[in-house]
Amino acid sequence: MTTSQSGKKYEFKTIEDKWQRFWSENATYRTTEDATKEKYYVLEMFPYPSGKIHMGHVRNYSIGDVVARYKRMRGYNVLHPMGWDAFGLPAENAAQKNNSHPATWTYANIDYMREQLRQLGLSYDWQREIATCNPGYFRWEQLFFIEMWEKGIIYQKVTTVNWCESCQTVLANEQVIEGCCWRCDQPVMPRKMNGWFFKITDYAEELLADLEKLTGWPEKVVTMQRNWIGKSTGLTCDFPVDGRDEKISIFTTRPDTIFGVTFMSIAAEHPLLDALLPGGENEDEIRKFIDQIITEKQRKSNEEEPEKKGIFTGRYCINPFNGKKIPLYIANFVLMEYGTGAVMAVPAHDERDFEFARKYGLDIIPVIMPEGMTLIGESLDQAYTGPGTLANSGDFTGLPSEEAKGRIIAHAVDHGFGAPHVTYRLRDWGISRQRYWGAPIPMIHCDSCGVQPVPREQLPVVLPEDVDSGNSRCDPLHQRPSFYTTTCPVCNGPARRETDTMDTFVESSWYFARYTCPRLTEAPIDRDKASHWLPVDQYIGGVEHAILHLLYSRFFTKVLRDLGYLTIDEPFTNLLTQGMVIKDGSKMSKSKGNVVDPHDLVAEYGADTVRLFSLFAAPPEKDLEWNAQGVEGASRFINRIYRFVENNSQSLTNTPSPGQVLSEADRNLHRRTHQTIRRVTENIENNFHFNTAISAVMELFNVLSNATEKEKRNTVDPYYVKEAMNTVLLLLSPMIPHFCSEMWERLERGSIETVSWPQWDAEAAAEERLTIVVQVNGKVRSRLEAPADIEDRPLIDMALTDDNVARFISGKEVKKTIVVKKKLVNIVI
RNA sequence: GCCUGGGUGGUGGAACUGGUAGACACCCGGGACUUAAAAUCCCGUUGCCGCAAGGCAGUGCGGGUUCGAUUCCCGCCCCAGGCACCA
Repeated sequence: MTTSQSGKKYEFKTIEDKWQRFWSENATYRTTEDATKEKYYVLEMFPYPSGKIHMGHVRNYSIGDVVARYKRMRGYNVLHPMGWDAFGLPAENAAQKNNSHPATWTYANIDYMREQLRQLGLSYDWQREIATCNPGYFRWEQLFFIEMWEKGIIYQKVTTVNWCESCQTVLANEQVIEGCCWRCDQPVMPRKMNGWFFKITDYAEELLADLEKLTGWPEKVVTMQRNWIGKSTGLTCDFPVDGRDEKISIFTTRPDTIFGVTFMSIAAEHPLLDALLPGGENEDEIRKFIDQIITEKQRKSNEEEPEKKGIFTGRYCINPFNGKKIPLYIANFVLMEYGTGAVMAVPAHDERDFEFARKYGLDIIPVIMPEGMTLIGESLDQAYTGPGTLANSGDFTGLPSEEAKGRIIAHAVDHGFGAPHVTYRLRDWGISRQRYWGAPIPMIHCDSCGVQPVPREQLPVVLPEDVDSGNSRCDPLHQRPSFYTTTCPVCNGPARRETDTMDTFVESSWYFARYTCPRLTEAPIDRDKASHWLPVDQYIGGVEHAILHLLYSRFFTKVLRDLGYLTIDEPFTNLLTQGMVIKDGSKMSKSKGNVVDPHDLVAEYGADTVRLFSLFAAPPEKDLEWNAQGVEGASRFINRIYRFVENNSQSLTNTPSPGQVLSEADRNLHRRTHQTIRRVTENIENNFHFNTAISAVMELFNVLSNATEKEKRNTVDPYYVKEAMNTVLLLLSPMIPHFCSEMWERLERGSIETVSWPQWDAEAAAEERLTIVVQVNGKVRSRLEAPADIEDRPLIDMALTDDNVARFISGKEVKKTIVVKKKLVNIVI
């Protein structure tokens, strides 16, 4: 067209401002329940309001927004909310630094980040926005706490907890990553402390079993959760201590090896030791050893396993199965927290026991023989842990190990010294945090009445705004007498409020339910609305939450169901875990200096370009390598479409209906248009592979611009040009909504929001002629153009007479020919 | 060590259910336009051989099944993530 505007670019700033204002003024994405449409709840993990959005957010929310916009176009009533995971330590640190209040910092960040999200053109229903630090939100969490406590799902205990010195607070097991704090990466120390626990272990079995239902989750996440829950089935069995009344209870998953027990190992912290050690031969030495082990255990190194060591207690146990007398050792590798804190040792069939036995010269007696082999204790160089046939096992000798397990458990039950037992690796969720900026635990300690919940009408328990003498505005609650001094709701006597606040993972465990009724003041959850919208149809976020947040949310869903608030068993039907955004091969981080600020990019290229690139560069589940030149490419593509619309506005707006007979050029473009609709739809429906969806649209656009090049004398009826152009805009509109809205308005004088996702016409999409590959002995030798419906025989004849094919088969006998319809012919010689 | 993924051009990535390997894009090279540059447009772009037609090799490595393997099977190597004395 006219060369003067050949390099013209669209004004993204004007266009994006215009449409963001339009969507906001018209409340385009406001959602209410609508019985006439199928509901679709798409949710992205809400952000911590750290200050400004980063590339991970851009990616996460771009993906979610495409899903939301796509589903709207497919006719769903889409719920797509956004909010803030607003409690947490960084707010306290910032407040300390600026001598202000955590709330001030947090709300300022929220305002700034909300604006940043708005500038990305994300289609949220902002009316439903929630911030978890708002008492209107966390008051309901306090109510849940009280109801859970009343139901016995919450308890207090003093245990060794994971203490992070730098955060000055306790961490849950899940929050310790390789011995370090999940947030600040500093080493975690053990510390004895009183704290509040959620009995997530009561739900262990259901959390495990329901993983089966999560067919819309990545297998990887399901596996990680299954391993985290760590169910083991086996036998608990009592081994009497020789000459004493005490019995040592052990748990084993290998009851079939019980005749191979040659010693016992017990944890250094085991309470029975206090009864067993006094009066022994070298008690002092043993005590010293115990102290040493306990200190070493506390120095949880995140490197290699410490060397196994132990000490003989001087006591013996009796194996109840064969009456054998076996020595009792204290061993550093036995965990007090798992099973019973004591294990039967079968060195022939357990690697740890083997190592220990070799070190201390203990017997190794094989009792499981692998197929066709006879193991001999002295000559073993490692434990045999596989299945086999029992040997040296009394009445059980000769049984296969799997069968023997059941028979041996039954024997223990019959004789009253054992029982079948299931144990889990999962521990209860410690939620006490010794911090200020969190939801206060709504409990009161009274010396005469014990622990009492805050009366419901007194909720919420809010954070104190005032400053106690000598304290800063965010010092923890246990340093604030004006907060904790109270009276007992039962006896009215002096009492002390609980000063721990809740783990911030509690807030994020139920926010998806609150979005269905965010402003409700009478109750935490509107049952009708919740059951209308839940479960979340598509949840999207980073894999880093595979265990923490996703397990807690599943747990909370079941608890809230049991408390009568929810009617679902699982919160998230489909889960998409998007990969990280990386640059120069590693995760973007300040310390690496490879951070790309979305703010700068949006300013330079516009939101649509940034969105398009982050969707195009990789499929959502894979890591995305940020590439500045790739962003240029995305921008270039949008501008090419823009110039096409500019240069062809005449023919794109005035399109008389075409005649009945389509020219070949018409049919080709029309076909390509419908093939593209099919490809894009399938790419989105199957697995949200927007990268291939976008490349399909790029191909269509390339075909479209080639087909209309005057120099090539291609004449396509404007009607099909317009069909292709409109299709390009509709298919891209979930990804680059501002641009497509603007172009659509120019061409169609209407709002693209009201247009449905295009349907493909299977007939139009069908190929007329195909390229058929001809192979000779599986190697490609030629390609043929043939009608799509060609029969096998004429196709084979065509193949055999092809020049190049003939060269390869000349003088040789054709043994057979294979025809794959619409694909290839293979001639075997 | 165990459990997941994954390994394809210079780069990001495509390839339905065993059937044209490298779509789409980035980079790069060449050209057009321009006084010049940018922008834009066109052509080329897995390697090797060849003027070309075409040929040979090629999806981490080694085997196998098959008319045909990136795809299925067996044995290795490497990378990423998760778990890690869980009895």
